[in-house]
Amino acid sequence: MARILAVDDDTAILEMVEAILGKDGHFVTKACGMHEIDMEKLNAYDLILLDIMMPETDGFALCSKIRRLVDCPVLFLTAKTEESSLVKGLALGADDYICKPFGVMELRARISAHLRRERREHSVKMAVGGVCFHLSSKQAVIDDKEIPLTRAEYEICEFLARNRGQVFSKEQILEKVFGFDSESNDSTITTHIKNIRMKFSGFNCMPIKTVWGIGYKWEE
Amino acid sequence: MARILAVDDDTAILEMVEAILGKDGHFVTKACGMHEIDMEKLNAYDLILLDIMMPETDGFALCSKIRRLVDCPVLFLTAKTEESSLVKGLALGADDYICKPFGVMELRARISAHLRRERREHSVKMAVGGVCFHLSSKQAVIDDKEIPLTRAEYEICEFLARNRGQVFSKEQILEKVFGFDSESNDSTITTHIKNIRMKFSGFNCMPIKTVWGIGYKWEE
DNA sequence: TTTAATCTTCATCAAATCTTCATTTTTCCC
DNA sequence: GGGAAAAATGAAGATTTGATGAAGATTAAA
Repeated sequence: MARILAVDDDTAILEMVEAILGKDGHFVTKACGMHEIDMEKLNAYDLILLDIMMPETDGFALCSKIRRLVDCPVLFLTAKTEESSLVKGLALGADDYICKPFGVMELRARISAHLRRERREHSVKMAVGGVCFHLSSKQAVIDDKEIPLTRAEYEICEFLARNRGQVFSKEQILEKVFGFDSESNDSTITTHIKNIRMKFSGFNCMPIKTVWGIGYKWEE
Repeated sequence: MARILAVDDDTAILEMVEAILGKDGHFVTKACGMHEIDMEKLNAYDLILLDIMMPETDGFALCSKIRRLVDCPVLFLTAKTEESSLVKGLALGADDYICKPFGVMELRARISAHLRRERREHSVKMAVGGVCFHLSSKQAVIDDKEIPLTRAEYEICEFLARNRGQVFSKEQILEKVFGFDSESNDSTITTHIKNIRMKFSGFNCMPIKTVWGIGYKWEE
C-alpha cells in the first residue's frame, strides 16, 4: 500500500508500529535514529513518522531537514504532550502530531487519512521523468550519466522538478532558488534555462517547458 | 489568508473560532447547521471545520456529502472523544479530528499545517462545470486535457467562471480583468471571446453565452 | 596573481499574443 | 419583411514576450 519510514530510538515502538501498519499492507522501514536514514533516498517514502526525543538529533531538527528535502506527509509520534510542542512541530512543517500512548485505531485512521489526501491531491504527479537528482552532491543524472550542470542550473532544475507540473514566473524562480533578496535580473533565469536546455538536449530530454506569458514548468 | 467555513450548532463556539482564526487573517464563514450551507458554493472555501453532534444532519453525514463535492481539507472539531468516533470521521474522508475543549494554539497550528500542505501539494484548482482551472499556472483543463488558452483568454474565462451566471458588459470585463486603467477597445474582448469559443468548441463545450445588448456570461 | 568557470546583463531576433478595424452576420423591434 | 443596433468574423498591424548569442563582471580555483 504505502512505504512508511518510522524513526524512533525505542525499538519496541518501531516493532509495534511495523506490526500495526504491516497489517494494513504498508511497508515500514525502521530507523533507530538519524544516522540510519539515507537523506538522499527520502523520496522513496510516502509518509514519515517521527519521534521527538531521540539521543542524537531531536525530531524537530530532523523534521526541518526532511521538509527541506521532500514533500511527503510527516507525522510526529511522541510522548511530549504539551501543546507548545505540538505547535512547534506543526510550525516546522509537520502534518500531524500524535501523542503516545496512541490508540492503535487512531494511528491507523490518521495514517490512512494522510495517505488518502496525498493521493487525492497528488494523483496527477509521476516520477521525475528519467532524471535523478543527487541532493547532497547536487548532480543530475540520466541513465547513470551525469549532466554537467553548474550550481545555479542544478538548483533551478531541482526546484522545478520538486514542484513538477507547477508553473513559476522568472521572479518566483529567482526568489525561491536564490532567495527573496536576490537583486538579479529576470534575464538571468532566461539564460540559465537556455543553458539547461542545451545540456539536456544532448540527452534527448527536454523537461522544462515554457508557459507563455506565465513562466516555466517541469513537465509532469 | 484563507476562507474557512465553520459549522457548529453552538453559536458561542462559532464566535470563538471566528475570533481566534480572524486574528490569523483568515475569513471565517459561520453556519449554524446544514441548512445554512450552500452546497453549491463549497468551492469558495479553503478549509472546513465541522462539529459532529448537530440537531438536523450529523457531522459525519455532512462530511461525506462535502467530500463528494470538494477536495479541500475537512477537520472535525468535536466533543466526542471516543477513538471510534475519530476513526469513523477520518474514514469518511476528513483530514483531522480535534477534540473539544481544544487548545487555541493547537487549533491554529493544525489549521496552518493543513493550509500549508494544501498550498504545497496542490496548485489551487477551481472546477466549474466540466472545466477545471489551475489558478497558479493559469491553465484550463477539460477531462485531463489542457485547453491552450493564452493569458488574456484564461483571465477572461476564469473571471466569468468565478462569477458564473452573472452577466458582464465588455467594459466591465475589461475593467475587472485588465484593470480599471485599461485603455483597450471593447472589440478586444469580442475577439478574445471569439478565440476562446473556437478553442472550447474543439472540446464540444461552449460555456460562454452572449446576452444580447448586455454582455457575456458563463453558463451555470 | 593568473586563469578558468560561472553568473549576469544586454542587444537583437523571432514568435506568440494582443488590439484594432472593416466587413458580414445575427438579433431585435417595428 | 425591413432597418437599426449589436455581435461575430477574418485579417493586418502593433506590441509583448521569450530565445539567442556574445560580452563583461564576478567568483572560485590553480
